[in-house]
Amino acid sequence: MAEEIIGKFLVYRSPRGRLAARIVEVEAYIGQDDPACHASRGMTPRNRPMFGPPGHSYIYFVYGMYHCLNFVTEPENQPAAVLLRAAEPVSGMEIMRELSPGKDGYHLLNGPGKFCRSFGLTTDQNELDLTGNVLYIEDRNYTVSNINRSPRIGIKEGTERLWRFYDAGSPAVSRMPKAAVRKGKG
DNA sequence: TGAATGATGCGCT
DNA sequence: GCGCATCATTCAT
Repeated sequence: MAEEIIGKFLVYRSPRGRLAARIVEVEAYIGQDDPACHASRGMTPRNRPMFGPPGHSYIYFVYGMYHCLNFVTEPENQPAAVLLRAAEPVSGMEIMRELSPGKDGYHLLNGPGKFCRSFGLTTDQNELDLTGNVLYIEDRNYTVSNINRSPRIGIKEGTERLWRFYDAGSPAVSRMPKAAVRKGKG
């Protein structure tokens, strides 16, 4: 599911105007047996959206100043989500620049916290229907030629699972992998 | 080019 | 009271 989201477009009809971006980096989190998943130790008020119906947003607040956007992917009571880590701006860049002063181009959306800041997403947009008409995913038949995978970023446990997926050809990827990629990167 | 660190506030034990 | 699915800055190399 996470891999299929690479290359899709995310549209947000925000109060400020219409925003769109092409998704280039995501991570998968699956509650059962995944120590890195917020839901790994049961349901709490914060992670409750992960236990809800699929196709909805799960947004959480972290590090005292950032928000992160997830897509709930599995049936109810089967907590799992895909974290959106980075995207390339497609439309509404003026609005993104207003929300992230000093940033431009792919620097607006190249990180999970930065993405939410530039899109103006907070917990107010939690549990939205991603097949609706406010915050939704579009398939524009965009072909990604090379999808790479790596360990997930910013976690301590579960790093042995290569559940981070990214468009290897995009400059907006938040962090290029460690040693392996240095070699292949030209 | 990479490692260390401070900012900052909420969720959870 | 501690840790956190981050980021920008600073310092070392």
